[in-house]
Amino acid sequence: MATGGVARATIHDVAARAEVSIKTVSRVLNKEPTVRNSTRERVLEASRALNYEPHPLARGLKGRRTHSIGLVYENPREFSYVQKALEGVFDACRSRSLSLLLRPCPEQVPADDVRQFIRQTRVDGAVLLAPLGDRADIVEMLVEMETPMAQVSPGSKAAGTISVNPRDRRACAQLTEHVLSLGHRRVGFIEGDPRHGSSHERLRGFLAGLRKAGRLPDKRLIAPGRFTFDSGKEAARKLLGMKPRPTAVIAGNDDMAAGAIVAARELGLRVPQDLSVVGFDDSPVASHTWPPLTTMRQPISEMASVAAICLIDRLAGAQDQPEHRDFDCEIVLRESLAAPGAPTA
Amino acid sequence: MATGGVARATIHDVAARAEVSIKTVSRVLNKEPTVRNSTRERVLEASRALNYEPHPLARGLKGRRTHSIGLVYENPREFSYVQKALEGVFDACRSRSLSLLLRPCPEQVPADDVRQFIRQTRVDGAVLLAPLGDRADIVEMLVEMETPMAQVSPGSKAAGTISVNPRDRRACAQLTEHVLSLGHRRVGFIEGDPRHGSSHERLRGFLAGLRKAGRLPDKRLIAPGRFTFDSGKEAARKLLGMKPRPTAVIAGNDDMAAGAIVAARELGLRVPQDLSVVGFDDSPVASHTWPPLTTMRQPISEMASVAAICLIDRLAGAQDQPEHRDFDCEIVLRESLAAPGAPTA
DNA sequence: GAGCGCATTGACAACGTTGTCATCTTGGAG
DNA sequence: CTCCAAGATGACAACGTTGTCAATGCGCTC
Repeated sequence: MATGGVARATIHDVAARAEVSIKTVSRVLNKEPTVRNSTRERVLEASRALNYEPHPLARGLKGRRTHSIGLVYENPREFSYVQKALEGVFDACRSRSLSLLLRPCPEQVPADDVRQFIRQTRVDGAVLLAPLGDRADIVEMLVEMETPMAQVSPGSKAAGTISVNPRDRRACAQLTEHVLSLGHRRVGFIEGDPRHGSSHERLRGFLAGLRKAGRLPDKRLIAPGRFTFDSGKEAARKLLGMKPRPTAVIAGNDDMAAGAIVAARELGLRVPQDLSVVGFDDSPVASHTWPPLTTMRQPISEMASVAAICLIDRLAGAQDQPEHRDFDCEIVLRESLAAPGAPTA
Repeated sequence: MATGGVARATIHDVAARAEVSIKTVSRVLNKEPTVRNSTRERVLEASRALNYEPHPLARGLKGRRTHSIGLVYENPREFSYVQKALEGVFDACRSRSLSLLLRPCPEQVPADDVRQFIRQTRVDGAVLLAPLGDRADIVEMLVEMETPMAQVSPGSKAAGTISVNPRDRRACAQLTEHVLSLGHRRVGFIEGDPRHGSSHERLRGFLAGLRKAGRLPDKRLIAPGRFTFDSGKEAARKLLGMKPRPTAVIAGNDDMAAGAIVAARELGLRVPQDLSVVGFDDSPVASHTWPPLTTMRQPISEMASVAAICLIDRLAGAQDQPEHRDFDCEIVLRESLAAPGAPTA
């Protein structure tokens, strides 16, 4: 095929065919308004005929914009949150015709690694997935480099920085109230990774839910976790070793809830008859466990997408957009939750 | 900080500081041999002092190489295979200092979308994850565009194209033999997505395993699937509806095996006492089910990494590397498999 | 001591765009 | 009919690097 990989059309070819200057072609393709309609048409037709694609490198070189943004996140080996967020950012980038460069990081990544990523790739902006938005050193470094950024689920909202958050506290309070309303009196809670702002918010929501139902929190019923399956399993083991045993456990996310189910099984407990288990996120794992998990749906990919779009629009010069946006969660009822001591299904 | 985002050092600054021409700086940084040692040292020191990073766009523009490769894959909404492969390709790119551009595709993506991706981003080469390496239209298109590629787990190995594969058939035969050796007489099989070469290989392995044990295959014990949890659940339901019921089910991957466990549970069957379930891949889900899955470990991220490295080395001019490489799998014994009618654990 | 070849270095163009600024049109007011 | 402002277009430099090719310096041979 003539238009194959060998000789590609450049802006000069298009200009020659349309009988205009290269600058006019550039104007048309960048949608600048000062072009006569008839000229625009001619250029567009020539461009189509030659199967022209602007060279992104040349464009970025002169234009001082790479037309790409970076996505920085901790490596998703363990939890599925990242995957959904990735989808959202991807969709955003595609809808705005930007490319996306990824930088998966190990836990405790040195801020300098992120700095190097930004410098090397020269991305126009960066999206930070939790918990990286809470890393003061990383955030300060980006501010210093004047790299615009958007944070997904940071613990605190800084002025001047775009952020999106689920209403973690409210959602977890609601979830807790629902569990209590079924008659559970001893409810355990498995905390998420303490480096995530969401972990603390969800714990506060749990406590608020207890309070609202007129119950006093019992510190021994709160076990630390790290958002991973294994940490959830371990925490659940600890909680289930107590006497009297809790009749329900609320986990800070679905992966830990799945771990809790397995821990219960290993002790010979039936879910939900002997123990109710509740998660958070509504990630795929929530519908793949047995029994499937009652959980709180968090619109992760939508949030991530909104964060990226805000960032991109700001890069394009948009002024009057909200900096912080909060998203509602929605309870999803499945079989892992029932009244305490309920009969076999 | 002086070296922040505002004014970055260019090759000219380095050249001035080292008192050489920009071309010499270029030579040093590209590790060309024809530079005196003392000069090289001076340049490197100046480069370090100025915190210099070559501008990748300028480099790609003139050098006609983008120093990036594309990774094309079907969207991972469902199975975890993609995630591991991604890790491998990432590691490869990082070790060779290339950037990686991703293109997630929907099922049945038109070859033209992939073409557009290549044209737009001008990646130097592309890695195709299964089942895209089996799409004749996509492969031909890449050949036509003279874009070097590497295929991960394609159904057939084309000359001139790099590919990596697990030894699916051998592995599945071994797995089948192991199941039979425990005394199972009726063993069901859930096929993977027919668009994946691996699906057919694994089925052939299953049949080979039966044959080797002197058993005749029963077509009714083979159910179609699509590598997803839901398809596995549905296929298992079908198999478990038969009389007499199979005492073991081998699924083409772990996600389907997880679905099979849930299907069994819904029918009130205990795993492994009433039904053994076996998966393939050893993905994270395999250790998160209850009971955890016996499965066949496939070195996905290693394979993907090797594929990417071969591609990158070929781009760099390497000649004498093997085109096709096969990888061994390893059986992982967990609690989902036991002898038929075994006593409660 | 002249000449030759190789190692080392530099000057300059080129890559394919966009930004700047100048020039040319066009239409309407006076 | 002239003039002017605004609209439309083009010429050219610039972005930061690498490729090409020429120039320089150095040691060695004869």
